[in-house]
Amino acid sequence: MPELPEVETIRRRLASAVTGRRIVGGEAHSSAKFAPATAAIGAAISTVDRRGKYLLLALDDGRDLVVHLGMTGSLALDDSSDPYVRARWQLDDGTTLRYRDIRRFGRIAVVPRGDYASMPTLAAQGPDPFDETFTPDSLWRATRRSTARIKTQLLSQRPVAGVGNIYADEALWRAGTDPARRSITRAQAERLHGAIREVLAQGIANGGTTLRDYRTFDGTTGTNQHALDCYGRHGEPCNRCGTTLVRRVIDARSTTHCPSCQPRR
DNA sequence: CGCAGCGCCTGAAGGC
DNA sequence: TGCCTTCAGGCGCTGC
Repeated sequence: MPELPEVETIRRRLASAVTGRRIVGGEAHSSAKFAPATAAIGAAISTVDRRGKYLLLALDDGRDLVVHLGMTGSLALDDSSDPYVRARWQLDDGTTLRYRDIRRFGRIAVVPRGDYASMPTLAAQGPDPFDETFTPDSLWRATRRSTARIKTQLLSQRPVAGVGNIYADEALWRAGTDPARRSITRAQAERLHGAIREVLAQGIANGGTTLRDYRTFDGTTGTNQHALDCYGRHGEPCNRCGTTLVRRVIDARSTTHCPSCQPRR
């Protein structure tokens, strides 16, 4: 479940490994989600950027190689093979960049730079959480345009890009906001804005959260799973007030919250 | 246009 | 022991 901190952790190491390299060969799984990977053959990688959970490898011919890791996707320099490798790019220094994805929820595309019509979530997503355009007011205005539950709004990527199920639970817990609310006050938006930045910055500092499949570019695990206050801790005491954390399902997403710190209404 | 529901995927874990 | 069910969940698509 790579979310922004996991993708950013991968991006930093990926950038130092592949920036400036030319893609001289490659192959991909035949499904429409991965087959476009081979369209990048022949181009060189100028930069490795990130927007929300999407990796953007800018190519020197004016296109972007877009990689979304889905639930179980990972990237590594590794030329070995196993049944879950969905794409492979040979680079001009003799190394091989490998995309592995057990459940195939990820996606690879090659598009003209900035043309994300084929990836509607990327095209419509909100500001990066560390961008100056993400402010308490921008968050509050976004939530006022929607009637969906606040957690579902965060998962939509529209108020801010990069938040998934883990960091949504963490941020809402930190802000003291009930995830099932359909609207929030200006004061709550202020707290939630700060909480989102804090939990994501902490996740990056800890190299990401490894619960099941996530691995860094080097194949190691992150350590943020040891720093979680809320996600997956249902049945355990709240780290702030001691109340037992409760699990419930919100719009088909497993959700943990503190009934005392995150009251209804 | 926004929202809600569904399907995609596969391994791990739990029940009987 | 082994089979079956449930769960994890980001995102694209569809229907209202």
